[in-house]
Amino acid sequence: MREPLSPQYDPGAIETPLYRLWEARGYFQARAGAVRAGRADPYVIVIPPPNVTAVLHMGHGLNNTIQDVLTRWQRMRGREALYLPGTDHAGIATQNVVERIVAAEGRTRAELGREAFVERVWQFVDETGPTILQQLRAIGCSCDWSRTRFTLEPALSRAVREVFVQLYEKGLIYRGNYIINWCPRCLTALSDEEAEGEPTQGRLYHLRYPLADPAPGLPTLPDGRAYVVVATTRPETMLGDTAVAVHPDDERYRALVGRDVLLPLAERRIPIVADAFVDREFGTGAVKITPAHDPNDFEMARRHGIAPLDIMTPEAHLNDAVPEPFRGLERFAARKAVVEAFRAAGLLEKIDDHAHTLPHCYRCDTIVEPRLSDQWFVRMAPLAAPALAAARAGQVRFTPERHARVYEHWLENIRDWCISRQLWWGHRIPVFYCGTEGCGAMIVAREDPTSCPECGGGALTQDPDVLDTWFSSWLWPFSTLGWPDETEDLAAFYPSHTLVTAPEILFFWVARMIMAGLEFRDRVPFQDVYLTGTVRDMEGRKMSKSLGNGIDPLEVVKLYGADALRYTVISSVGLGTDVRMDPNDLETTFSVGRNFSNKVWNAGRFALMNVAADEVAPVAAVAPSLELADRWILSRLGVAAQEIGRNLETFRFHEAAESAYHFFWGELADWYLEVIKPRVQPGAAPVSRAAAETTLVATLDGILRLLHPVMPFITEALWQRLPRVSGAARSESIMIAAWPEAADYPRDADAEAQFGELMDLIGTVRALRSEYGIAPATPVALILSNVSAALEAALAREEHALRRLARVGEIRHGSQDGGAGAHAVLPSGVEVFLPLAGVIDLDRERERLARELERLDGQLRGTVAKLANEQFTARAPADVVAREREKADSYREQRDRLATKLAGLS
RNA sequence: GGGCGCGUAGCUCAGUUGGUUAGAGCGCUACGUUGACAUCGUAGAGGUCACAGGUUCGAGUCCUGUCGCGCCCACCA
Repeated sequence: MREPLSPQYDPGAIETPLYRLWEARGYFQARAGAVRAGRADPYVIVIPPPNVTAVLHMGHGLNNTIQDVLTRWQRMRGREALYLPGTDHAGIATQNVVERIVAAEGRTRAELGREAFVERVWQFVDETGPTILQQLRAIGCSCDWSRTRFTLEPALSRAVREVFVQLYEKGLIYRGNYIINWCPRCLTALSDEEAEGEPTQGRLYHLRYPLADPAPGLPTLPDGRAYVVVATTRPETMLGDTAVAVHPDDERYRALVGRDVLLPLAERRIPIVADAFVDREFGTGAVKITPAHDPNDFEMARRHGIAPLDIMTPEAHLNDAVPEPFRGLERFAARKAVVEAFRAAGLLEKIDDHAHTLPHCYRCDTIVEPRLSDQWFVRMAPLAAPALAAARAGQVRFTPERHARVYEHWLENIRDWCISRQLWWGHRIPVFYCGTEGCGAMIVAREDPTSCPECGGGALTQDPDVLDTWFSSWLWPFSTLGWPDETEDLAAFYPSHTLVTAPEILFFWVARMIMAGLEFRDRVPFQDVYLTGTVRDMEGRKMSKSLGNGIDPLEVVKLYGADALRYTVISSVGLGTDVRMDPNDLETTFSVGRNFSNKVWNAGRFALMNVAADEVAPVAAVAPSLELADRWILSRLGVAAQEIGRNLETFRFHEAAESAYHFFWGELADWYLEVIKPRVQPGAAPVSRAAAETTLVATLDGILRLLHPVMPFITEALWQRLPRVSGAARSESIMIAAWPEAADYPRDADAEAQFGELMDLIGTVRALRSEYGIAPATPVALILSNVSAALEAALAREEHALRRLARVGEIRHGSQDGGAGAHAVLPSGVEVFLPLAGVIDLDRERERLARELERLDGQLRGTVAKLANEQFTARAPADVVAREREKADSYREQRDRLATKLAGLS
């Protein structure tokens, strides 16, 4: 006798042991050897590496569940599946976290010094690093933990260095003095992608710049000096102005080009230049040029040979290049001070409100300050071209497709990538500078040089900067497999197949991985990119730590189990649409998954309680004795297999989940289990019972396997306990059992038609019973006419189902007997009649119906009268009249239905 | 300023190339302790598919416009 299962599914009791079992048996491990030997097709998903500091949130829950569903599915299909896990060192993010910890200890990064600080970060990472990977286990992810990688581990650092050197040697990496996005809080450069635009309500300040010499035709100040007005959103930068620009064709200013302005406060002479970049329509048509603090100004100044003047410290305070009273002021304080000074001098024309978009640091949300500095860049155009071509040639497919256009647009307008960061946590830039007097050599090398190859000197200093985090992430699909060595893993598992990630990192990561894959491996790193939606709360806000509107997946696992979480998530993910979940009502949000888990559990429990034997015959062996219901459910299982497979193939997770759900609950549990109950009771006919048991076991076996990718734990728990099928080999785990194909369960059109007709009939009788208030315990007689061939066949075989499930007693064929009763017609035309004399109190029912009819009639008459009243129709608002008409129609309909019903009872 | 997406039941959403009577879960109503499951069962109510036009034998689905919501990109200071 098998151990009894609890009537309620208790996920906590089974999940951890099962996961341990899978892991211990090595099911998660992909075998490169098998692929290399041609014995298996690989299927590879590399995880989008979460930040080492990350704690699992619903976004991960969604993405990683999808990844695991795909992995488990392909594994069952016989592919050598590799789900490669790992984490990202997340340069700025991690450094910021540790800086905060250090600050809480009352110290600063600077006080600690570089070496000690980096040591501190490592300590932190070692302590907390594995957290999120541990959490992925809790939601059932079947990652190959033996291949876990970290972007800052030595092997991956080697890949990063190799790539840097190769690109440098190809001339695709260069160092230059340009305006970059600078975060004055993190004190580092950012790439364009790391500077996130946020709509901001700002001001547009109109400032008067007096001309250095008299100029006719311009407005003048009280002291007689002529002036031009420039408009700016950042008045504090005026102290760094080195010119004023106007459009060459602007009549208003044509005479001024070549003259000088006397820059207020700084009291410097700066030229007025003509540049076609200037927009005549904006502001006054005259623009101040601050080359060191604005990328456009920088370009313009360069065109005119004007040197930049840097007026800010890295912290965005004004430096010593500005006049005394402004020195040391923080940028926004400086803004106030400058505006006040202009006002005091009568040089402030006006201040307008001005809505614009300001770039913010994606890690700390500080307003980015454009800054002129020496940085390292990757020349992107040569890398973008192949990446664009690959997508256009269909080597990479995007789902949903629309993302392909966004990807292409970005690549078409690619800009160089600033990769140096003034941080301590990350891959150190492998560039060394010779300090020998008069040498100045720059050495870029795979190995740290000990002496200068130019002059032989040994005074080498390494570039203090580190590389952008994404400079290691973009190599992830091959750096994790051992590249630059030609390892067996690399040969077996590159390229991967499906990338599942959030659309937010399309540029940061996805596009760059495609570039790197093509550049260093000559092949795109994956065929399919599936971009998920965003998990939002009920107000449509993205779930985030700062808003406190997140859902902790582990809490859901604890409450309802990993399978409930996974099923809920999978069933709510429409193709590329956002997922909405209520953080304040986990019960409702996850009820679908929880209830379904329980249903699956109990159907399994039913089977285990009722199948007497430990072993059943295979379907083929009992084929002749299969009954209608048996043939029907096996045929329907084939349909489910087909739908689930097809939907997984096209990333239609919601539909796949729903197909499985509908089959399991709506067909297997609601109908098949109910119909076979008498056949598996003690005393049932042995042949019939054997057929039912075989079918039940076969059906459960099939649907459990179909459900396994989505609900790995519960399916394994039940599948392990399923009676054996004699003569059939069974794998030791459902994880590695074969995926059911539709062809395994041939369609049986007759069985479907016949059983379908029976379901219709049962449903109709139930509806009539309910409508006439027949007590559930009271049997009714049934008179059928115009019976279809299908129904006749069904009744010949499964009449007992009709009797039991619709509580039908006597069944007669022929026309109704003329007595009182309820009447209905099936879609197939079969006429159903239930004699009600003696079943319900006819007099009372007739009275009830008559009263109801009268009431309706009264309401209808009232409404009709109202509508006949011209005063009403002419004066009442149109929508009120319309509603009244609708009411009348509805009353009429109800009345007619009641009248028919009443006539049937007479 | 460009580009994209969304608007279907009270709520959250499906609806794949246009095709019977527009579906699901939750919620709601009535009835039900039938030995798998009350995290359940049976039945039911609830929809002008945002709005206005158009194409078509036929439109939730295709086209145009309007309104509302959201996202992405962009160097108008």
